Amino acid sequence: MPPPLLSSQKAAILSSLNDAQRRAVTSDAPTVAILAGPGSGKTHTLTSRVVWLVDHVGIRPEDVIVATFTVKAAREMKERIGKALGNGREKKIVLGNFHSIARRYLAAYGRHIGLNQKFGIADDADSRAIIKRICNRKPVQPDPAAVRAWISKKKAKGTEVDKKNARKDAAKNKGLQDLEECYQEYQSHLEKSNLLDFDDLLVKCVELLQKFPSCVSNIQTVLIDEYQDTNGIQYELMKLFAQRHKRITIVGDPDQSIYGWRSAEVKNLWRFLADFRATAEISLEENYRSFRSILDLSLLVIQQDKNRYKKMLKPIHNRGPRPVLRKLKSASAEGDWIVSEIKRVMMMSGGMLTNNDVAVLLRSASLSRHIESALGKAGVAYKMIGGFKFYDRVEIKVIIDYLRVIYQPENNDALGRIMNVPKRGIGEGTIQKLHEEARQASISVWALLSKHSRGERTAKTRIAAPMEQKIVTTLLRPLDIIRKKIGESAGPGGTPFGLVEVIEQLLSSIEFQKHMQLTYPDDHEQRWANVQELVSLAADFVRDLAQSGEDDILPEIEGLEQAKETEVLPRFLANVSLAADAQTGDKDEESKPVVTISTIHAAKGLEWPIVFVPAVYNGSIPHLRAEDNDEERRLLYVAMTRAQNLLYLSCPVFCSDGKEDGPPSRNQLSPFIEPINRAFANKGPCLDRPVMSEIAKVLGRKLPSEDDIFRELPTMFSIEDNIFPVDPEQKQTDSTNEAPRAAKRPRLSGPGHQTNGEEIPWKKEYVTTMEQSTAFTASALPGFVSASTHQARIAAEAAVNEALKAAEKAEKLKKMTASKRPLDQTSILGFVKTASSSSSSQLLPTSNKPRAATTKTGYSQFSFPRSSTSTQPKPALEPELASHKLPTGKAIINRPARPAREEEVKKKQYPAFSSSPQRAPPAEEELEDVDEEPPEPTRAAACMHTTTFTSLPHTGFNRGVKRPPGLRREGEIAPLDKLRKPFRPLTMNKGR
DNA sequence: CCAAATAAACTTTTT
DNA sequence: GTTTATTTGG
Repeated sequence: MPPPLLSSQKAAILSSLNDAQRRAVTSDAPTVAILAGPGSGKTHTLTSRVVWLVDHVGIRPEDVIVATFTVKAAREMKERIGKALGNGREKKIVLGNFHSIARRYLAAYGRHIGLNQKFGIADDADSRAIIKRICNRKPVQPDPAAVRAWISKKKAKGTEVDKKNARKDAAKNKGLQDLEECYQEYQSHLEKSNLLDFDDLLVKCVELLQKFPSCVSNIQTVLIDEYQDTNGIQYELMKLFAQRHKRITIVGDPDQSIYGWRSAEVKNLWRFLADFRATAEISLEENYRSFRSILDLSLLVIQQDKNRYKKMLKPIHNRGPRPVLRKLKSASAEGDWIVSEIKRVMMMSGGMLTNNDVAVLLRSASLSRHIESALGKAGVAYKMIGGFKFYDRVEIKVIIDYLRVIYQPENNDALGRIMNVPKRGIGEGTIQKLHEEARQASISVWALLSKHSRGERTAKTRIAAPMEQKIVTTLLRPLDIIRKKIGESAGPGGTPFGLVEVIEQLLSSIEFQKHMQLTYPDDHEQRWANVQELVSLAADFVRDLAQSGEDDILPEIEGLEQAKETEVLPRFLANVSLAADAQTGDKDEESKPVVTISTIHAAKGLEWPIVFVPAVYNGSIPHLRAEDNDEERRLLYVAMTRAQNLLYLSCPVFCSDGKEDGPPSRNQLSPFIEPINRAFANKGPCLDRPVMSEIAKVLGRKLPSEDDIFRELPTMFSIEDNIFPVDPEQKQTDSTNEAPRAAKRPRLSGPGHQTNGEEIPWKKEYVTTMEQSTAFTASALPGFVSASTHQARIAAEAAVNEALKAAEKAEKLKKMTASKRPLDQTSILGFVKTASSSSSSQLLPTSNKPRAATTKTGYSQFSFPRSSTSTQPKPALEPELASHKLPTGKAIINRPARPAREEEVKKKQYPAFSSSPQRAPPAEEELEDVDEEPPEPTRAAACMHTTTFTSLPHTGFNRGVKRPPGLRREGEIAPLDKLRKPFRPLTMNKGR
């Protein structure tokens, strides 16, 4: 009955895969663990495996569960599976992120475990508010945030709690008592309001599937994406999904585990391998994404973690330009520099690269301010992912809360928030009292008010007459009417009253537009436009629901009746809480190229040709409040490995905030970068023909002719990254002579005078004079400057290569075989055992100690301890850190069957650059830099003429950057533009 | 008891 | 800059 796969079809699937990927896709082991480094075609492999399982193995799509970690990943997965599978069969697959799948099962079968069918989802703000209230009630007021974290952790850990943990907890102080009490009260509050928080969705689903395995009796196979981010409860859920046939495929990369703070446990990988002994382990190590230089440096970062599972990254592409570590004076200068660099790249690519190809990745969303303002000032379109969400806007949250109250009158929290919005003369005190009274009477606030207004039960809380009047006419009655209409429309032959109508009637009955005007006189138009946008999002939602019909529905199971979700409103609300982000209109994406600003977390799994990672200073990454520095390092690793072609790290030297008079506080370069900072270029790379055509090759795009490119260059254009001083500290020369100018040196000593690899001092000197003139001078003497950078690069190259060679020697002895891992580290599980036995995976920077001696059996399976005992002063350049180079270089050469295209690349590359691959790097760089020179005199002249224009706002001095007017668009506003909105602070209320 | 105005503290990452 | 606690005036 499965359509026998035509051999041509089969071939088509397989031919797009490399050897390891093919093994992963076609494996018939019951459980498969795919260890997939960045850019290794993880998603492609997973989607191919789904297609394989459906089309070749013959599993019905509806018997497959694919769980991802984020909504975005789920969306993309669905799209790609859809393309590969065809016939819309992807809709039958149970596909989504864990929470939404869990919600689906609970909506269908939740009543079996006594769950109220009409449960709602308590989002972040909700649970925070609830816990806060509980804490305030307590005599000893515990910290709400801590309580919340504790509760969440407890739930996320899963039901398979280890007793030793319980014991430890019990042994601890009796603050635990309070925590437990808060937990209890919190749960009972949720229950009364008929809410489940995010963790509860998973917990309850586990409970459901434990008690009623038949719900998933149809499931043949389960696939999990981003496995390294699963937490305990998700692990259990995965096992329960697959409990019938125990066929599971997981894909993950321990190096990219960045959700430990959310109780994700890399441990789960080891747990998986221990639980399923027959697991086939497959490593995907070829990296198709990035230039080699990017991977080299990323590995130098991640390998600082001594306790990680060692894994290779085999670059497929050429070396490419060296990643940049740029120092800027301030955060706003950093933003301006990023803009200048984006523009330079765009221009030098002759339009081959657009804003869409650029991403700015941030440790925290709050860092976006300067970036946004710089982009806005320059009129560069951008969008922000992560951070502020559309649904987080006050005006939107109010509407959502109204909708929640409409759906669930017993949702006291939502009711409490909207009770006085728009103003009804009800103050904080009254609301609190009503809550309290309702709680004691064990009824909902809504019921309390309702009864009071009907005279059935007079509230003890004093409610003034005008107040009561308002409540009845503008709150109770309108919402009741809407509820009634919804109810009627649901019944047979009812008048259609859809979601959009609900919202529109709501808006008019509470006179929301008027409220906007009164409350936000400055920007009520903007906010009202946001509300309109919500309406259109709702319309889209309804349309999508009708279109994809079966979409959200679970397969029918014999002998088990599932509740059908017919109502639109609850699904919309669930979508709002779980998706946590408005679906971006696809039309918009294509029309206007926009730069992406994103948190690193939200950028996982994505890639861009050009990536900026600003603010790589201590305190930002690693973040001050981060408790796991290894995770912070992985975060940086994730950020760096998003880049395909050009990678820029940057760091403002001074904190931007401090007082004007006091000495500006200094930022310290991130400790992850500090030891290897010399491996970076100190300014943007030359973007000459060879570089650009290499990029074109990787991206599979066509590069415009050189003539075309230069014809388009504006006259005022600087082809180099020389608008900002390479060493901004030098500006500080006058009064505060903290640096006693020792670096000053005659400029003669510049080129060819590289002694100890320090940044070429002679260049600073004239750069300092005035930033405006910098561009002028530098471009007037193009050869000069380039020669110096050339020198610097060669010096840095040499340093790195020395380290690499040393590493090579050390490693050569150990492993002459072309094995992927160190010989002794045969399998992931092998690593697991040692890892857990050696140090209970308390990965701490204590790894400098000779741990090999202290640890016991099994340690020999590690490959690194030997080298780590040999202490070297510069840890970054320690041989073992660079060991990845070895296999990479060899692998490419040894590789027998590469696709024809790659073969060509190789042939072309080596003869052209160097005879010896090992020593190729400096030679390549040299070549590049020499080639970098040909700025014809005409161009230099052009630059000279125009420097006056270039010099406009680019000094690092513009403080207090005003909001860019460019983004304020009069007339119609595209949805995305609204989301953009950098100026108007989005006044989020994080729950009250 | 409510609303407006002023002073102080705060500021990861996401489902 | 922004949310929250406090004070003051209605």
